Amino acid sequence: MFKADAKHVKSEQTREEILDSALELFRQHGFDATTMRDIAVKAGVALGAAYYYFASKDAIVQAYYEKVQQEHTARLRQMKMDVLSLRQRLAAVFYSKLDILENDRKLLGAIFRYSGEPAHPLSCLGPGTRVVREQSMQVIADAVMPDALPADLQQLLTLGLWALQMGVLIYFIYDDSPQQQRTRRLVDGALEITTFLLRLARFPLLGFARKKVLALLDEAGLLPQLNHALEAQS
Amino acid sequence: MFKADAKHVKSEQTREEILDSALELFRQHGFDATTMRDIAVKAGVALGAAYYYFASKDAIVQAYYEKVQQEHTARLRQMKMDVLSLRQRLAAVFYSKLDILENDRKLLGAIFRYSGEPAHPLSCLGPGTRVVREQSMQVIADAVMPDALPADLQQLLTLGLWALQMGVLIYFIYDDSPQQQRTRRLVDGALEITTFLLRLARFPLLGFARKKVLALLDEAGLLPQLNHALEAQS
DNA sequence: TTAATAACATGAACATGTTCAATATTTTGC
DNA sequence: GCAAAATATTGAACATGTTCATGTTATTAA
Repeated sequence: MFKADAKHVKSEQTREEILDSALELFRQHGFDATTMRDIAVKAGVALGAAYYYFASKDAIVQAYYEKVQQEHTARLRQMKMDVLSLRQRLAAVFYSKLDILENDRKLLGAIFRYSGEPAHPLSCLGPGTRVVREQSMQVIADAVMPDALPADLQQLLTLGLWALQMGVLIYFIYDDSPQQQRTRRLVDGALEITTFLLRLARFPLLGFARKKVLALLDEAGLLPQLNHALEAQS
Repeated sequence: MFKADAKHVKSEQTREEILDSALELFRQHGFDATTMRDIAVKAGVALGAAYYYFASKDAIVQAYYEKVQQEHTARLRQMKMDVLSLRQRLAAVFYSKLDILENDRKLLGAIFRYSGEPAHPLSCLGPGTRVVREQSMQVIADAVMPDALPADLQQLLTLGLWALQMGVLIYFIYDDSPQQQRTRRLVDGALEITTFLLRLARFPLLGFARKKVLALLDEAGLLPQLNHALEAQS
């Protein structure tokens, strides 16, 4: 058993070594300028070893993003959300994500590279990335939940905020303002409007719109595992 | 002068030959399975010639998309929009785009490949694709305009619909329902909701939200050339 | 017409992501 | 402890997008 663990640890160490070397080189010289051979040399392994642990060069960035998502989940778990308002909780979600990604905006581009190719294992909307996608939705769902909104609103809000987060990340990548302050301001403004509209959502006419939107998204198959998330409450 | 024209025509013919050959091969075997060598052979030119006319393999798809946008603009220009309602006009915009792209959904993926790389000349959100992007916005602006909505709503609606169109295209790529009926239904539903919300937009509370949203987008620098488009009216 | 310039075209060479057959190492079952 | 199986590692070979020095053809200026 010790040996099995040691083995796993060893293997994991090699993987980490490759991943860390790759990220350092990516940050230093950029993704394109870094070759797989550079990565292998820096990690002290053969070229083939890199491909034993990662299916492709892009897959390394995907692995990075999975670590980012872990970190995001972890950071929010250790925050005391119960004393915060919905808006504050959501701000925490968005801000912490930006904090984590702050120095790796260029790396992020690779995440979106296959968004238009359903069959690609790294498509950020495809089945190959389902786990990390659900995880990032869960973070949002957890921030929404304490307010005990009507179920439909909760679903809508979670999905909408997830989409907003995607958009914010794109904006973030393109944001060349110092410290990406514009992105932060965009988040602030978007959340203010979101919570404002949420207050309006009680009105009957908007309630009608809500139902319409939900029905549409449902028909389009765009709210799958959210039920799952909501069931997790009970 | 004749000679100059003939020259241009000849050059243009070679370019077309390469483009057409490429598209035929892409459709037949897929983008990845088609090599630049295949394309050159089929077009009857040397490998280098393909690169004389197109900066990269992806640039061929971009050229295709520019033709698509031309076609989209042309189709809508020759429709009699004046007898249609806003919703019908928008449906025409969305449907005709889907019609044009119907058999090339797989090709479309390449368009989004660099959406997360601001510096890439083919980034669908970057400066390198500004012309075609503005053209596609103009198509929408033209469909919105006849209703003579308040200026802020007009801007908001145009930008929102453009974003919707982007989303619809992504959904379209992933849609494996027969004839992509689901995408069509999504468009129908989205437009129904859009026009419904538009009717609500007169209410003072939503008018407040409108202002907020517009201010936010403006601060984020997300409504640049729309003013341009609106000025073109006068 | 002719020389000079620009536009077009060539294909070998290159760079690099990826594959794979071969080898080494570790774990497992006995 | 040992053979078999599973796991890990190697680096040469490959495929293909891209570059570029060189050549060819067309245009321009005189």
